[in-house]
Amino acid sequence: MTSAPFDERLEQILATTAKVFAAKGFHPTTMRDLSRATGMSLAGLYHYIPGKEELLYLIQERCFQRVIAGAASAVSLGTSADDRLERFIRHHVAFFARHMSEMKVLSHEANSLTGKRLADINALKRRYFEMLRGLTSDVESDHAAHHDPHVAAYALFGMMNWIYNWYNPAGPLPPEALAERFAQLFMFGLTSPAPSTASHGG
Amino acid sequence: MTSAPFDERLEQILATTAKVFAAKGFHPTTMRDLSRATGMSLAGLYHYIPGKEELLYLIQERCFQRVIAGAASAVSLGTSADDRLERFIRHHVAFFARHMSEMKVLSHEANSLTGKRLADINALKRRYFEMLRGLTSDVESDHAAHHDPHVAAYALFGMMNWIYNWYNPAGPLPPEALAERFAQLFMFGLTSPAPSTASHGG
DNA sequence: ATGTCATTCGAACGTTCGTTCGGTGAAAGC
DNA sequence: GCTTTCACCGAACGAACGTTCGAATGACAT
Repeated sequence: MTSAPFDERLEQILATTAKVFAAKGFHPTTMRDLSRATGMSLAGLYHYIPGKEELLYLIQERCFQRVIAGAASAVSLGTSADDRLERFIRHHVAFFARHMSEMKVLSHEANSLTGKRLADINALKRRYFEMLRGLTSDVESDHAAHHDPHVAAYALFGMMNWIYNWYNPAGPLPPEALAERFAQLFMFGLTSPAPSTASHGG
Repeated sequence: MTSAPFDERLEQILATTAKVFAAKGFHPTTMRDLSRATGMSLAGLYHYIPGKEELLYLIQERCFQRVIAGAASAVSLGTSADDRLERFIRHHVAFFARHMSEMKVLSHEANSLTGKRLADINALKRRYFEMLRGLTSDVESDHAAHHDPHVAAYALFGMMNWIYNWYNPAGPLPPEALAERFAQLFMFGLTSPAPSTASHGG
C-alpha cells in the first residue's frame, strides 16, 4: 500500500536519522534536530513515521536483518568450524565498519526501545547470538579447548561491537584489514606468531 | 571545607544515582527519579550537587581514579610482559564485575558529559588506554607477533567493557573466574588448548 | 474546472524537564 | 536567648520536548 517515492523518501529519512542518532545518541536527539538534518518541517516528518521511537526501531530492524542475512551467507561458505567462525568475524567486523552509524545505533541504543519493539529487536539479537555461539562451540569441540562457548561468544561480540568507540573506516586501516586482524586475534590470541597474510607494514 | 556527614550523605547519593543511571541510562533518568530513589526531595538533592551532569561526572571520575590506581598496583606485581598484561586483564574484569553500576555508567555514558567535564574524563581515559597499549606492545615484542598493539588494546577493552550487557556477577561464574577466562582467551585465543589452571568442568 | 489525494507546512498544545525560590525546623555558637 | 548555620522541603518557573491541528500546495484523473 506504499508507493515507491514514499519509500525512497522514508529511506532518506532513515539514513539521515541514523547518522544523527549515532552522533548525538537517541534520547538527546530531538525531532527538531531531525527536522533540521533532513531539511524537512517537524510536521512533515510525521507524515512518514508515527513517532520518534519508530525511527529507532526501523533503523535497528533493517540493519539487524541485513547483518543476520549477510552472516548466514558468509558462514555457509565455510569448510570447517574454524573457517566458519573466521568468516563470521570477518563479515561482522567489515559490515560494522562499512555501516558505522546504523551499527552504532544498534549496539549503543540496544535498550532505548520499549515494549513490543524492544522485544522484536531482542528476538533478532538472540537469533544472532545463538548463531555465533554455535560456531564458538564447534570450534572449541574441535580443539578440545576448555573455554566456555557462551563466554567466548560474548567476549567476541564485545570486541567487535566496541569498534564504534575508536575505529575510523576512512583511516589507514581499511575495514577488511581490521576484520582480518580481529579474526586472527580472537582465534589465536595476542601471543600467537604472525598471521598467515603478508605484513601490513607501511 | 566540607563536613564528614555531608560527604557521607553525598556518597550515598552517588551510589544510588549510579544504580539508577546504570538501569535507565543518564538522559532518560530524571531528577525526580533520583529524588524518589534517594528518598529525598528534589530541592534537597540540589543542596549536595549543582546539577544533574555533575552527578554523572563525580561517578565517572571517582570510578576511573579507582580503576586506574588498582590497575597500576596490579601491574606493578608482574614479573614479565605477559604476566603484567594478564594481571591488568584480571584486575579490570574483576573490578568491572564487582562494580557493575559504576563501570557501566563509565562505559556506556562515555559521551554524555560535555565541555570541561568531558575533557577531564577523556584525559583519564587516555591515560588508562596508554597504560594498556604499553602492555600489549611489550607482549607483542616478546612474541614477535604481528598484530597492531593499538588495535589489540581496543579489542581487549571492547571485550572487557561489554560485559555489562550480559554478565551477572551473582550467577554461577564468579568475577575472578570470568577474569581468568578473559585473560586466557585474549592471550592465547579460542583455539588454544586448555588453560593452565584446573578445568572448570561442571 | 473540479475533486481527490499525497505531501508539506507554520503554529500551537499539553506535558515534562532541570532548576530555583522562599521558606521551615533543629542544632550549634556565643 | 538570640542568631547563625545547616539540612531539607513544597511549590513554582521558564524552557524544551514529542506530537497534533488545520490548512496550503501541486499533480493528476475526471
